[in-house]
Amino acid sequence: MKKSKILVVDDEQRMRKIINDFLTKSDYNVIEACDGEDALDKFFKNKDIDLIILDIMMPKLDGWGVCKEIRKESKVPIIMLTARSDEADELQGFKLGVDEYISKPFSPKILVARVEAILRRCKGISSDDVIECDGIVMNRLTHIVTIDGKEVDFSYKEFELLAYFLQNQGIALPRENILNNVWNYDYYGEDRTIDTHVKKIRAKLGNKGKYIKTIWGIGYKFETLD
Amino acid sequence: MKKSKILVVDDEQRMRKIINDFLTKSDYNVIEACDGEDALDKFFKNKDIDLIILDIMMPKLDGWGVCKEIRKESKVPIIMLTARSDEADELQGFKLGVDEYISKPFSPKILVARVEAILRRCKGISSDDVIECDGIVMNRLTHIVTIDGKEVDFSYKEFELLAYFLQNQGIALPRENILNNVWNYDYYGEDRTIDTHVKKIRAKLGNKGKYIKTIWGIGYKFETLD
DNA sequence: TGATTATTTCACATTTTCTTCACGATATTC
DNA sequence: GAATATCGTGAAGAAAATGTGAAATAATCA
Repeated sequence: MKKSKILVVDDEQRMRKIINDFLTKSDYNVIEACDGEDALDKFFKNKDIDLIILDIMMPKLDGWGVCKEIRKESKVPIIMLTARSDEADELQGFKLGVDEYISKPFSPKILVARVEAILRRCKGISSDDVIECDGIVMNRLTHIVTIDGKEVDFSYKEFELLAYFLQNQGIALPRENILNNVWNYDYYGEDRTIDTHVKKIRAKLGNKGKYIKTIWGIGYKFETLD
Repeated sequence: MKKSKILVVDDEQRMRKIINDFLTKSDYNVIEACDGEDALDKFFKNKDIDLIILDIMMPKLDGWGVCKEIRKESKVPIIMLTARSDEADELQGFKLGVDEYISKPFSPKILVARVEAILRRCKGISSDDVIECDGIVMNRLTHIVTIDGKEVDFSYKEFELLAYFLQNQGIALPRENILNNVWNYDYYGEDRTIDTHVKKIRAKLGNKGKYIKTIWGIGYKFETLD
């Protein structure tokens, strides 16, 4: 699952570092900008930014200005940082499309929680989190697998292996390739262990088990066609 | 705490009444719409609707159409009602931003449970000071937890951990995720300490302790269903 | 400070999952 | 069609993860 990319804009270097640290620890990809112009520059150069955390008070171009510019071209969620709660002209903010306010000082826990909530809300259940194929639905968030609407238990390895198959449909996957991608890099066991897992997955898939095809001398391939 | 407003859209009057009754009984504010166009009309006239329950099969404009229109302007959570489980094209649904499916016939308890879960999830850590789920009531202000009306002592960590579970119902939470969100950022201890807390919380929850499910190889998940 | 409580760590029991192995079945090669 | 290599399968035990109770450490409060 791809990490979400977050642009953090604040003129105080210390504040940027604090936010960066917490978001990085929560497994986000962080880009920093030190003022409004820098922010616009970085935002439009990195077309895949998922969320912006924006300080209001900044030299050159303030948070409102940045927000207005970005909203001309993008619906990316924006969190505004305000020094005092009364600084936030919330009405103006919501008209500009601000998604959330957080007032300084804030607890890192709340910041990360809001970020997560917004990303989840915006993506719905992001397409990265749900893999679907012919009635097999795998949800990474809930870790639930349903087959034709019926919930089926999958162990951790089984889940990961099936997900790998579904993400590489139609591609013949050599055993070594599978080991490298589904198992830890420091795994040095037999590759026949894959076969055992395949057997279990096939059984759990029922009549869809035949989608996992054996490629003789190579490995396996997931394909719904015949 | 303000009542949440829910828009119920179904062309069958009988079905609307059933849902309305249960939600009203659970202290929600319900608005009904009898078809897709009516739904859009009511939604945009009542700007403060918190959740939509939407039947797929409807005359004029079906559930998908309503969903698509609403998503152009709003991120309000949407629950889809499907006549049969296979009617739900879940992938299409998730792309359109459907938050949940419930297939008819459904039990009222499940409907209400899903509604509660979604509303809570969407609000993330909102300003709400009271978290509630199936008789478990947590009050952030007073730091009091009651289970089926009976007060139970929770230590600080236990409180925070349980709150985190309740705010992320249905989501498989890896231990690392839990540590990052419930413990301080500078905590570098064992993740097994989570297990000890889970044990204590489960004990205090009594027969509701089973809601905290173990996801082998990953972590825990709070879920009232099953 | 000393006592009390909360949190973390540890050791061991328990449970679940993963891996290996042996043997039969099946495909490929010559 | 026989020889050979590869795969399917079920069982066993090895390994890993979790449950549990108690002890050690840390934090809090009178």
